[in-house]
Amino acid sequence: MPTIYEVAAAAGVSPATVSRVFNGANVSPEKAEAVRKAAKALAFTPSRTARTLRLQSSEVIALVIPDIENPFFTALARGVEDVARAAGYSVVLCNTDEDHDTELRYLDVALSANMAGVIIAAAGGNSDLSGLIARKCPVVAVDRSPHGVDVDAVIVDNRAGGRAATQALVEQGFQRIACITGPSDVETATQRADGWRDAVTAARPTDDRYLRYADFRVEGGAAAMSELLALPEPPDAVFVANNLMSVGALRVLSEQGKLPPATGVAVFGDLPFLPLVPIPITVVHMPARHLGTTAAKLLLERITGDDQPARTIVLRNQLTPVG
Amino acid sequence: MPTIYEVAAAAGVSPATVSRVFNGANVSPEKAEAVRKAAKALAFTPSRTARTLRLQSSEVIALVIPDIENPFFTALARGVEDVARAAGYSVVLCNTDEDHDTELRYLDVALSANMAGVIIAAAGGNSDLSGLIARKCPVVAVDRSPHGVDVDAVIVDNRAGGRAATQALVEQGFQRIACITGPSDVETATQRADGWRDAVTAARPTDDRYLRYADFRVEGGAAAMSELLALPEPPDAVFVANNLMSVGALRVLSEQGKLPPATGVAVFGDLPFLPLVPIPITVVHMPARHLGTTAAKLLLERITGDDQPARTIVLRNQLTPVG
DNA sequence: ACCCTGTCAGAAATCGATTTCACCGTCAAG
DNA sequence: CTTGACGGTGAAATCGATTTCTGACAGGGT
Repeated sequence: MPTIYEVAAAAGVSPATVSRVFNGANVSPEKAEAVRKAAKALAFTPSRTARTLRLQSSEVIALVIPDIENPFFTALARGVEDVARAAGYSVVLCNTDEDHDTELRYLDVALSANMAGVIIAAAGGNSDLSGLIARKCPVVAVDRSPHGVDVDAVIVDNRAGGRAATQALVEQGFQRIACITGPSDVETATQRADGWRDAVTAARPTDDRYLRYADFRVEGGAAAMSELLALPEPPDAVFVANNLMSVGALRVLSEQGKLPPATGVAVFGDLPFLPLVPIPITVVHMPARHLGTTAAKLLLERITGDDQPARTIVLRNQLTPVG
Repeated sequence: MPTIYEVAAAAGVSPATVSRVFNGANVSPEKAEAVRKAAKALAFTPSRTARTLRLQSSEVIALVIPDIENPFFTALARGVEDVARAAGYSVVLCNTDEDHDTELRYLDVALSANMAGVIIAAAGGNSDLSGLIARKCPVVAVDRSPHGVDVDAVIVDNRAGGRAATQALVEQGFQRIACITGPSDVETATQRADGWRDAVTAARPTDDRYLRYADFRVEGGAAAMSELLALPEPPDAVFVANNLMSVGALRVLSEQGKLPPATGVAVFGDLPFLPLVPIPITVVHMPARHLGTTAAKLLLERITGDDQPARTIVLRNQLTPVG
């Protein structure tokens, strides 16, 4: 790798002048030309490492997500990337696998690599953002707003979404509506369950036998669905609180020959394959990409020095009724 | 951010000693203890930026993929990540969106950020890896092996897979078997089409009206399927060369009431939702995660100084017949 | 003729960690 | 008692780009 010194020598100027050429400072046209020629001849690329060390910050933002294989998070990542790239930033994706230690390690990396900022969909409920905050590293929470920390957040109205989805099942005439939600220490999970409870209690007293906490994953959804169907008085409908669990739940329903419309199903989150298969399911659409773009914009504002108090932005999610 | 100098001052030693404590060199127990205490008190984390500059290499590997929203590539990414993390490396995911300029930019970043190596699923056919190679940056190609460059590669036998899938359709008794493949400048696309041609010509002369080059994306698959169905003598079966295009193709078939078994469908790549919906499709399973782990292992070998001639590893992909 | 302003460019300090080099003891072998 | 080896330590050089400081020179106003 050629350095700025070699370019300077080749062009007959000082390293300072080379740096100025690349950063748009005042340099005479002849020297600028000489530098550019020398740089091209040597295939010179300035070292980002050295630049980052000197400037104490880089044009890289970290996106920390719990599951890279969940289409919701990849769509979100696309949103972040689109905005970030347009602003000249690179995005590095960090997959925590819902594990707090891994998450902490990545946050540490973000700090020690002088990254410009962090967008985080926290693993579990109580992520430790104190390190970032103590060092004034810009942070935006997305999808899940971490417990008790005062940072910008971009979320959806989980309770309203859960309520709307469940309400749709009520209106379709189902009597015993179950709920499969995520881990009880994840806010999005409990809030969606709260929405379910809202809609159900309006009709009849809530029965917590019909509420299952699973893990936001395919297998968890399948297991919960099996349990529910094994109840003495099994539910005739189910509200599933995320996309992956609904895949598991539908698989179990399919195995038992109880796919919709035999059973009512409402899902929080998108199922990309739904247009393919004519299963009547109520879907609460998640604006995944929009969550990403919004979070990225917020973060860029913080990076460029905005320091008003933390904001929380709540995006709407749209209900697509059975179809 | 506290530095090694502040820790040294707090512990009453020199910065060199602090460094030695963190890197396992010989230091007397008392001083080591003092350093550790000071470091903890200051919440010191060594700057990776400075470390990377000094060592001229970092424990980060770049994974460059064309489409982060394709489950195949995210599964591959998981594989890479698992191996890399176990070896103490972080993985940064770079999404090129099938765009050569974006790809080139990321490769440049990898170099100038002193990354340890690159795993690349090249966008299009002729990616420019010359910069990496000239600078001896370890590279492994995965899924797609770039045209004419001599680097390690981990691929599947695309032609054999395409042949097997098409053969299955032949055996199911279909007469006019079409093929929807990817861009003609992507090797995986042409090889899978070659496999299709192998199997079809064995039965009857190949008819290139039944061959469509699309874009490896959902909408491309849908458009190609529509065209095929509009032919005077439409095909009665189709081999689709990747997962996303098959979603588009199936959507069109569904709209026209021609879903399997009315039409024969064989797909190269996995469809996660298939267990859910009882559509009889022949699937050529892609060992996505395994591709990732294998590529990562190869790269790690190169990083640790292995410089035997470039190898190409061909993984098997398994056929799951209609079911 | 004098001063002031402004442009251009080089020397050198800086960012924070690693590592070579040099030095001091201490202990064992000769 | 000398010599050598070795463990422990600090001073200082190093990685490559940025930026401050400083000086040289040109042009405009009085």
